Amino acid sequence: MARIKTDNHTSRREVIIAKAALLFREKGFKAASMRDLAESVGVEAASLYNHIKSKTELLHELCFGVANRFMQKIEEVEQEKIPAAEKIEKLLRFHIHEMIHHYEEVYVSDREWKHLLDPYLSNFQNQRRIYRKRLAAIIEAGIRAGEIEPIDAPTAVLILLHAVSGIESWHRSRYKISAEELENNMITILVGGLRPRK
Amino acid sequence: MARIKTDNHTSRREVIIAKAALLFREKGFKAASMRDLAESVGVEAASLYNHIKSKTELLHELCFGVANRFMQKIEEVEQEKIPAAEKIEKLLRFHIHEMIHHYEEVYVSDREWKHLLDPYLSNFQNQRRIYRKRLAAIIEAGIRAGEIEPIDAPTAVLILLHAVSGIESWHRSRYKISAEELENNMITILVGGLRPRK
DNA sequence: AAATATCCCTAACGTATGTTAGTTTGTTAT
DNA sequence: ATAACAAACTAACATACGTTAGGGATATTT
Repeated sequence: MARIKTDNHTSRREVIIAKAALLFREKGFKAASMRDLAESVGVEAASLYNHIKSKTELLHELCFGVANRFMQKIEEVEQEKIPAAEKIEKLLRFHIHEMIHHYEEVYVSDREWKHLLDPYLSNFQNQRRIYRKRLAAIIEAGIRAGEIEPIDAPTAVLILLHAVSGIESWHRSRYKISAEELENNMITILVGGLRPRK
Repeated sequence: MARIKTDNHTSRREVIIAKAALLFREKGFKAASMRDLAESVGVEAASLYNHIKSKTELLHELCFGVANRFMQKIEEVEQEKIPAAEKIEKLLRFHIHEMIHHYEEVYVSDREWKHLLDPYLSNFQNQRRIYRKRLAAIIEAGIRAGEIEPIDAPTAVLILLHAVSGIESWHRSRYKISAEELENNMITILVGGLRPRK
């Protein structure tokens, strides 16, 4: 009888969630079936329900896991006593790191949250809106301090966040530059784009 | 009996495709059902098949329609005798325009192409790869000419393209700045980010 | 070794989906 | 008015999906 393999520090539930992230990323939430997931875990579909409540619960877990990490980070950075431009760079680097090293979950959280169901859906959307507002606030502080070119802050936020999610293409591409190079190139272009013109 | 309304210059087929774009954008290709589409067109699901061959065909039509427009534009711009940096700006403005004014189709083409079936899927992926290579080539020419900061060109491409698709958030948001402002802000940040540092 | 709890299996359910067949209604041309 | 064509309808199909029920196997605890 097939059993889900785990080392002693990850529960079977976590194994399932991790595999779900992979599957949801490559097929999309709707197109990925529980039978697909079961196969990739090495078990029958019905068996999954000993560890999880529903397919949607997997999506919750992924989306809010990621969202919480970002929320925690921005709270941490907001309280540091450094120039706003540095806060932005710090957060940008965090986004890049997350996108590189927790690719599957971050990607799924970014693209598939639409399929959350409604108490969770609005909750997630709210969190996102708030996060972006806080990012914009830092940028506006940077503009007032003359560290950042005077532009529309929400637009800047939208560019930054979406630019980072371009790392998806890097993952998919065959001829990769190193992760460090990637990070530095992104920082150069994005932070450079924010810097004030003389 | 319900009939699909058309002015005399758009076929019923085109009406269906346009509604499909809307639906695929807001629900995703897999989650949008033919019955949903039928309802939004004002007709029974089976009736759609008098005008189209399959659900996937709708996706083809949308994806390749968009891809062809971009291909045509890059060929046009490549042959102009202007500095590389200007070519990039021109293409960037085209991307922004398309994303603003043909939002639904461009968005769908960008996010849902995964669900194309295989002769078309690889075809589409190839076109995309080629397009990006050509964009990268222009950037590299700009770097050699000293008009652009020396950075990894493929990374720059990935940032530019994904940043533009951030316009999605602009569409979704309630407090919109004007389309012109949006465009100029994006150009400021992105073109500014490419400009060489002194 | 026995008892209990955990995990997995087979079977099946109800529902939703894309699509086809065949028929009827509406429009256009003779 | 009537024939011919286009476009809609109803009914139904096969399939795929998420999920539940109930029983058997494996591991864990006593």
